Amino acid sequence: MNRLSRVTMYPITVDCVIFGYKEGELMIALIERKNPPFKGSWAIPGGFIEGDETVEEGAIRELKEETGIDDIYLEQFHVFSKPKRDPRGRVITVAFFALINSEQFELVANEDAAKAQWWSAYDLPHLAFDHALIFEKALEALRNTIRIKPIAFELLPKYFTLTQLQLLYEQIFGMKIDKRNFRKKIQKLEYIRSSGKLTKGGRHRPAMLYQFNLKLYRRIQ
Amino acid sequence: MNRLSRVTMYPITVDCVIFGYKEGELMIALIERKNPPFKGSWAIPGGFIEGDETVEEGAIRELKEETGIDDIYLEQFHVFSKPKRDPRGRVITVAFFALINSEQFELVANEDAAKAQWWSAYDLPHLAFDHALIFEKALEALRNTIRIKPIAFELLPKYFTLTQLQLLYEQIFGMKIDKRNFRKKIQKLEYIRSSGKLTKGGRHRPAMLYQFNLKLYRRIQ
DNA sequence: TCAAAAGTGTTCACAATACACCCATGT
DNA sequence: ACATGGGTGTATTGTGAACACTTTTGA
Repeated sequence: MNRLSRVTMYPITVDCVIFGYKEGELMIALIERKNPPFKGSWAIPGGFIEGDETVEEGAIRELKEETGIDDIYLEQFHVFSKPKRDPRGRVITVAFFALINSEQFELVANEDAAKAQWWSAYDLPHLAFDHALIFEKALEALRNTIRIKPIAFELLPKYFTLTQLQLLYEQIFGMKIDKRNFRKKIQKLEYIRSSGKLTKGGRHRPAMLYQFNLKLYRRIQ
Repeated sequence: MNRLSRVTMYPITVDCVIFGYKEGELMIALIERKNPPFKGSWAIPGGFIEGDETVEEGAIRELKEETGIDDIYLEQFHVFSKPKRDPRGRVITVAFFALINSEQFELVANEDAAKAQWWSAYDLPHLAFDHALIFEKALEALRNTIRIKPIAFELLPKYFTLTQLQLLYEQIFGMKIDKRNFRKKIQKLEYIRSSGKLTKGGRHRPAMLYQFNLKLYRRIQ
C-alpha cells in the first residue's frame, strides 16, 4: 500500500467560460443541461479530467468537443472546491476562460447537453451550480489579463476595424471610450498595423482594416 | 454505482509559497525534506486536501501547522497538474501564496520536514519537484496582485517607516525606486497614515511610523 | 564632528482626457 | 439629399521620472 492510497481522492473537472464576440456584443457559450441536476438549466461547459491528462489538456479536449477547434486561447483562473457545489457529490473544478472568434465557429452540443448556444455576457440566463460565480470570476480574470497581454485579437477576425476593436473593449470593461483618444492610443502601438484593405458594403464610408502582428509584439516586449 | 464512480479520481495537494520580509529582504519559507523522494532537498510546504475541506481550508490548515497562525493573507494562483511532477504518483496541486509578517513568527517543521527555514527569495537553494516553477509563478502572481490590492502591509509590522515600505517594493519588483517620488506617491494615499510615533534607537534621525488603514481603504474604493 | 538614514520640491516629458466637425458610401 | 458610421487635432490636466541637499540622531 503506497502512501498515496491513504489520502482522499477527488474527481476533477475543468469548466470553460468560452468568450466570443458577435455583432458588437461580448458573448459566452452555454449548454442547456439534458440531465438532472439542473436539467433544462443553462451551464458553463465542462467535463472530467481523465487518466494522465493535465488540466490544460482536459480543457483543450472540452473545447475541441464544443467548438471543433483546438488552437484556442486558454487561461486557468480559479479553483472552485466547495464540497456542496455539485449536489451529486464532491467535485473540484479548475476553471478556465477561452477566447474565440465566434463568427467563424458553430457550437456543438456534446452528450451531456441538449443544446449549446451563445448568450450575451451581459444578459445571461440563470445558471446551474455555482456557475454564476465562475462567470463573474472569469470576467474579472479576462479584464485583468487583457490589460497586460494583447489577447483582444483572439476574439476578432484576422482583419478588423478600429471601431470593432473599440466596441470590444467597451463591452469587456462595460464603459464608453472616447473614439479619438482610443484611435490615437492604438495607432501608437506598432504591433497593430493597417492592412491597406477597406471594408465594403456598409451604407457609409468604408473603414480601414487592421491586423495584429504577433511577431512584432514579441520583438517589442 | 453512481456516475462519479466511473471517473478518474486524483489526490489533491495545496502548496503554499509563504512570503515574509525580514531585515530588508523578501524571504520565503521552505522545509527540508525528511523522506524520499528529494530527501534532504528544500521544498515549498504543502499537504493533501482531506475529506470535505476546500482548497482554501486546506491551505489555512497547512499554514497554521507551519507558522502557528491562521489569519494569513492567502491567494490561489495556479494549478500544477503534469502527471510526472511527483515521482511517487499523480498528484494535482493547487498553489497558493501567503504573506506574513515574518519578524513575529517562528517557523515550525511538521512531520514531513527535517526543518523549516526562511530563505532569501533571490537566493534560493535548489528546490524539489517542480517547486522552482511554482515559486516563479508565485512571485509573478504576487507582483500582479500587489499592483491592484494593498497587500504589501501584510508583510510589514503594524507600524512601519516609509523606507521599510520602499525597500519592500524594491525587493518585490527587483528594482530601485526613487525615494522622493515614492514618498510623494505614498503620501497622496489617504489610507496610509502617519501614526505620530517615531522610531528610536538608530544612530540617525528618527523616522516617522505609518500605518495602513483598512477601513479607509475600503471606504475609498 | 562624523556617520547614517530621514526628509523634502521643482522641472520636464509624456499620457490621459475632453471635445466637434467633415468624409465617403449606399439608398 | 440624407442617413450611417469613418475618420481626424488641439488644448488642458494629471502622472511618472529625474535629480541633491539639509536635518536629526547616536556614537
